[in-house]
Amino acid sequence: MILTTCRMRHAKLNTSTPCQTRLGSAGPMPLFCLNGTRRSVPKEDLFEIRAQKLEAFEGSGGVAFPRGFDVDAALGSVAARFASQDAEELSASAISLRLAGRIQTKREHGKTSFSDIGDGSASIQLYVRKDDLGDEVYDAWQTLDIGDYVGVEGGLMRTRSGELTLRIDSYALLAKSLRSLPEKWHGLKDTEIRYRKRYLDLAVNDGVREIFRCRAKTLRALRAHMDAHGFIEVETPIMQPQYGGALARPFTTHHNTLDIDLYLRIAPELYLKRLLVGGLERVYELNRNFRNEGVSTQHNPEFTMLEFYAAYWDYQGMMEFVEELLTVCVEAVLGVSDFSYQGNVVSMKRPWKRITFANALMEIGGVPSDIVEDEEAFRAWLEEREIPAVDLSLGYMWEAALSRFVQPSLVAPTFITHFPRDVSPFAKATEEDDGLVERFEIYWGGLEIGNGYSELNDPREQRKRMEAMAAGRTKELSEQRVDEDYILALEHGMPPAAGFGIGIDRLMMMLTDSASIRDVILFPLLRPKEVD
RNA sequence: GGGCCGUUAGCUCAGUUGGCAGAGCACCGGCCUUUUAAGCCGGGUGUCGACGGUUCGAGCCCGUCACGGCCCA
Repeated sequence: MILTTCRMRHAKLNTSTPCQTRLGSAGPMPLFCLNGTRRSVPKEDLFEIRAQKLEAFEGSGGVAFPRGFDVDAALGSVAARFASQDAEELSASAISLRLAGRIQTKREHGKTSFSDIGDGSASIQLYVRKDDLGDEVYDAWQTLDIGDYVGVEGGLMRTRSGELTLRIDSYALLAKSLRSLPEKWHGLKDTEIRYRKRYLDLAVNDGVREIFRCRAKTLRALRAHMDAHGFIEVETPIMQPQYGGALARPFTTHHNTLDIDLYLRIAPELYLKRLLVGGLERVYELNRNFRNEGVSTQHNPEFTMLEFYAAYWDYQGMMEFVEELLTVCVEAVLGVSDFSYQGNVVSMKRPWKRITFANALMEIGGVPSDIVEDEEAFRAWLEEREIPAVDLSLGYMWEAALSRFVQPSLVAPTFITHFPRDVSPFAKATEEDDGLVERFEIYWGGLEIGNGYSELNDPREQRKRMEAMAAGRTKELSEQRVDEDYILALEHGMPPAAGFGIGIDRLMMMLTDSASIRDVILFPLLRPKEVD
């Protein structure tokens, strides 16, 4: 049912009050000569013209920013509801509607005028006639600008060309726009303005709103699947006295009353696993993390992850679950199981490829089998290819080789398994090889999007790993201390468990075929600039 | 951090060999009662990212800086 019967009218419809005046009757600004030079003064400022209209409107008793307007339906539902009715049917049923939206276009045509208003769900054409509104109200309508919000009431019709149109009997200004919107035809292309003034990008570029609707839909699909499998959603601290759970540099902040420094979390991992100790056996958090590192098309200093833990699972069980989770999610969001990312088709068809890290290096990356486990030979091999490896242990060299020689070709969803222990401080070692851990990463379309493992729950081994990190050679590692509180928690006993984290921003890049992470983050971090 | 590219009207973009700053949309005035990138007539609204240099003369050439983009680290 579209029409409502009970209405609270907030904005008064403009049916007869002559409260808007036409501007500019003085004609072009005068020209004068100064030192023989022809100069025009003053500038006809677009903002100033609209500000004057606003002032005139309010000066004659108009309310430019009323409190609300009762609409019968969103424009999208009107379009859908009446899509199949032709001109005769609409005329016969004489449907009157109250609608609202932002003026997108104006096409004046003598004593009539056509406009399109849009509300985010769709747009609809308005037909305004001087003989319907009367001279004064019609003239007032003509002073409205593209970008203004209006509420209108009128009868549905179809024009000669068959377009669904509301022929209005009355209207109300709902909000004045003092600044002009970017051009309708080319839209807003300047990437800097698109990111800095996202509201303009959203307002004028079709498809941008769709990206963020897709993002919301994805989060709903992920939550639904987690909830349906016995996971509970939790929220753990973003401000942490000790950061950890990943290898990254943190942002720092300060609490005044307690007079302590705090870190913005780089990962929620160690708090989520404390919850396992406490008996919350399946937990997930949609978490914002902060890493004080560079920005690029694939990195924003704050980014979103879905991270979750399940007691009694190991990494194999987790791989099964994640494969199902993401397959279901993609189908729920896109409606299909194949999609295109930057020219490559990514198919979710199960089962996904699984390959060990070492085999990936040898079979895909072209690393000779006799040097894969030989630290010095591997270092020489990397440096021959101009990859600096002086300070790297074998595990980090593996990672460097993977990202350079293997990752770009991992288009179809692929699990890389069996990671080196020294790059995996929280993962449990494999039974067969103490130097490898039960860990996997997922690659889609050449991007790493997820990481999971069997959780290390032996507090003695965890302490050794943390001590090794604190003694690490890289800056990121050596700034981290042993998290005594976390070790203490483990000493009370943490069930065997598997955990997984997926980068939501990267997932959204995939699902929306976006080349840059900034295209899927509403307000990506940019260096501040003076407001112009 | 390095390399390359960009920054000209509100938006999208031209701008030749260094010689008066341009177009479309938007905007302003006039005409037009079913248009739809409506149309017709008239109007250019600008700190050419910033600062310095070369030159009789710089949007254009040189230098520095700012912001952004792409690639690399």
